[in-house]
Amino acid sequence: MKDDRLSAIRHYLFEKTSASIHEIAEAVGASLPTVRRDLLTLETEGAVRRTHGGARIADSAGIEAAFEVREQTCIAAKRAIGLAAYTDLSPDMSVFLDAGTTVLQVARRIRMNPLPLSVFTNCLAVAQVLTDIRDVSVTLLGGRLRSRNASVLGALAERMLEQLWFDQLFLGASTIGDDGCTYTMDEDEARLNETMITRAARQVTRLDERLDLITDDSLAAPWLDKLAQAGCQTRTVSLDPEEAAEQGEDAA
Amino acid sequence: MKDDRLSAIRHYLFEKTSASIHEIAEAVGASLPTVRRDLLTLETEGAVRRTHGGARIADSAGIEAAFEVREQTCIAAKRAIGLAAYTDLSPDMSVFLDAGTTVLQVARRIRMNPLPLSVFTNCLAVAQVLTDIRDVSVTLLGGRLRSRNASVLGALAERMLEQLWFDQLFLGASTIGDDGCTYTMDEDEARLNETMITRAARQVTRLDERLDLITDDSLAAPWLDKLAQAGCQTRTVSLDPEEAAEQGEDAA
DNA sequence: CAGATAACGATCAATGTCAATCAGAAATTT
DNA sequence: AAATTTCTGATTGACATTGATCGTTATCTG
Repeated sequence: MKDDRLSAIRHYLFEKTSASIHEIAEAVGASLPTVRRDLLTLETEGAVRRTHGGARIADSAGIEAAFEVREQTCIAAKRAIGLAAYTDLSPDMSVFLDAGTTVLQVARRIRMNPLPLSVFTNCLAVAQVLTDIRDVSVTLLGGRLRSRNASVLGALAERMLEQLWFDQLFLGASTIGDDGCTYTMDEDEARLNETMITRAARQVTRLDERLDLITDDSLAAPWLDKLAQAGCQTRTVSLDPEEAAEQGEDAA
Repeated sequence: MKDDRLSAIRHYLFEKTSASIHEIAEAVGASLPTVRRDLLTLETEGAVRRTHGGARIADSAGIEAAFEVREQTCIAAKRAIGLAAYTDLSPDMSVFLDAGTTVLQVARRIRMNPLPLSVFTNCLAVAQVLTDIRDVSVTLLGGRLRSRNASVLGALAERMLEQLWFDQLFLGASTIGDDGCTYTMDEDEARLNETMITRAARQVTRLDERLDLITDDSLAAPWLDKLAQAGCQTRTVSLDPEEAAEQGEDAA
């Protein structure tokens, strides 16, 4: 399928930064002319920059590709977490969805089986997923745009958050650190998350058993204290064996 | 019977993200033409996005789809207006971009030829276009999400706007009424625009000669007064003959 | 500077997919 | 119970996509 191939080429180029036509053709299992055509379409989309004998990833497309890659890592675990979180929802609740690929799965689940909700979020991707759903009103936090995870941050966001109140907060594991424990939380994000917790009547943070990198993250310890102090109960979702198997090294 | 199959296809696509027609047909136990018909209905509902050989889940059906149809009407005029507005920009300005397809062209122009800017907007599409551009900081207004034009509205947005200040305001013609003069402004949007004007040091509203529907719109008169009172100068951009010709009946 | 090599673009045959029509089956209505 | 409506499945022609080939152009090297 063409769409899958385009996506594969983009992800491959994101990994390698640049590659030759032959390399791409072998990677995606297509012929050379097809790869050329695909690179043409990707170039018109602005995703890649074509060179003689190969192609490079476009600078502007890097963030987007990185987001897609992060979204696909541990996808089964994230979906399972999303389902578990979804079951906690009741009609006419007001919930806050944090920015992150794991929480995004909760949003997708809501889109799949809608129920009347008041949703607050600081993530543009979450807002997009939840647009145009009956009985789901979405309120987006304002603030400085952070392209890395399509979220808003900053003093404006915190001030706006202080005017809100919600029944339940879904603080994604990505906030603490997922996708290979390379994620370091910045100051603004930490403060915003702190404010979130103060505004939530009940906090739920789900920790997958395989995301044990919390112990690796120096920022995790104070957060765990904060969450425990706020009365957070950590739960574990179990993955089906084949789902866990097909993830393999993603745990990293 | 049919509803069950539609639901099954939706769930299957939700799990797999994308799948081929054959795959879906086998999964739900139906023939290929039936699957095609089902995908057609699901596409009109906005649940899936059909591709050649298969279909994908519609992640952000609302924003892009709602915009794309309107974005193509009077595209040449909007581009010309966007270029004219772009020339008014100077480095290190702080500007506000309103929600609308015309203003979106200004954002696209900025992305093509970036310059250091502080951009404020209440439009998710504008924010997306301007993400990850060097020296362009984007601040998004918060508030209740309005799916029609991917913007935020409401008291929260107004309150946030009152904390901001910008040199120049691009209040799109779409705010007053474009795309066939069927657009009626709602109360929240009117109040938000009013607040915008009070926060702008200089307001620029561009009116295309062909968008004469202002005289048809009862809401236009008070707005014109307001704009004139604020010192707005209305200008006209001239379209190249062929560009005007290729638009034809779009004027409506 | 010139030859050689590789890549690019275009064209063509082949495969697969899409859309529309038609016949049959199932469900609902009368 | 009969008839109408709706839905399903198959077929056909049109279209898109893919892969191979060829002529041209660009790049590399001696």
